[in-house]
Amino acid sequence: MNSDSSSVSSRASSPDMDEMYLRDHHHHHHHHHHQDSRLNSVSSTQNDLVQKMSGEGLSRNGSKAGGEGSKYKIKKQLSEQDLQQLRLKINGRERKRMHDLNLAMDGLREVMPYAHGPSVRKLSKIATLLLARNYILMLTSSLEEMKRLVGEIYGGHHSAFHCGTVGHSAGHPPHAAGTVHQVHPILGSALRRRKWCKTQHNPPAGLFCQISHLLLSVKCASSAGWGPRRLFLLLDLGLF
DNA sequence: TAGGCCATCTGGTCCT
DNA sequence: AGGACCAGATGGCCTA
Repeated sequence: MNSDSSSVSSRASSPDMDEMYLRDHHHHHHHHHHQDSRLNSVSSTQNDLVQKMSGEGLSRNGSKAGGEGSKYKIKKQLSEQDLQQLRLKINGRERKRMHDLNLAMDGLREVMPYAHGPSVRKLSKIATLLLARNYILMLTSSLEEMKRLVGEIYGGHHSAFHCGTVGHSAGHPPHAAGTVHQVHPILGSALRRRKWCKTQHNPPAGLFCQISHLLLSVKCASSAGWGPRRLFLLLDLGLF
C-alpha cells in the first residue's frame, strides 16, 4: 500500500534539473510547444520575481509578516543571484512534486475501467478521481453482494473463509453496499466526452459480466457438491 | 470565443 | 533550516 507513496516521495530534486530548466529557458530548446509556452510564461514571471524580491517586494512582505522575521533578514542578505538560484531550486522541487503526482495519477488511470488507447483522450484529473471513487464503491457493493450470495448458498459455513485480497469490508462507507452509485455530473460529462467503448470494452459492464459469471460458477459449484473450501481455493487461484 | 484543463510559479504554512 | 504540501494566480492549449 505504501509502495507508491514511497516511490513518489523521493528526495529533493536534483540541482541538475533546475539547471536543465534554466538552460532550456535561456536557449529556447523545446520539444513540445506545450513545454515551450510554459517556459515562456516562466520567463516573464521570473523577471517579476527578481523585481519583487529585490527591494520593494521584500519590504512589503516583511511588514506583512509582522516585521522582523528571520526569513526576511536572511532573504535580505542574499544577493539577487542567490535569490534567483533559490527560486529556481524551489520551483524545480515543486515541478518534480507535481510530476510525481501526475505519474501517480497516470498509474490510477491505468487501472481505471475505461477504454485505454491512443485514440481515447486521457481522463482529466478530476474525472479520474471521481471515477476511481465510483469504481471502489461499485466493487465494494459487488463484493458485499457476492458475500451475501455465497452466504445464501453455503449457509453459515462461508464465515470461516475470506477473500485474501479484499478483506476489509468493515471500513467501507455505510451506503456502499447494495446501492447503485450515481455518477458525478462532472464525471458523467467527462465520460461522455471520452467515448467509452460501448461494445466489447465497456469495463463496468464487463465487470458485472465477470461477477455474474462468478456467481454462476459458484452456483454450479455448489450444485455439483463442492464445498466452500474448494470453491475459495479456486477463487484464489483465479480459475473462475 | 468562452470555458475546461493543465503546467508552472509563488508565498505561506507545517513538519522533520 | 530545508523540504513537503497547499492554494491562488497566471497564461497557454484545446474543444464545443
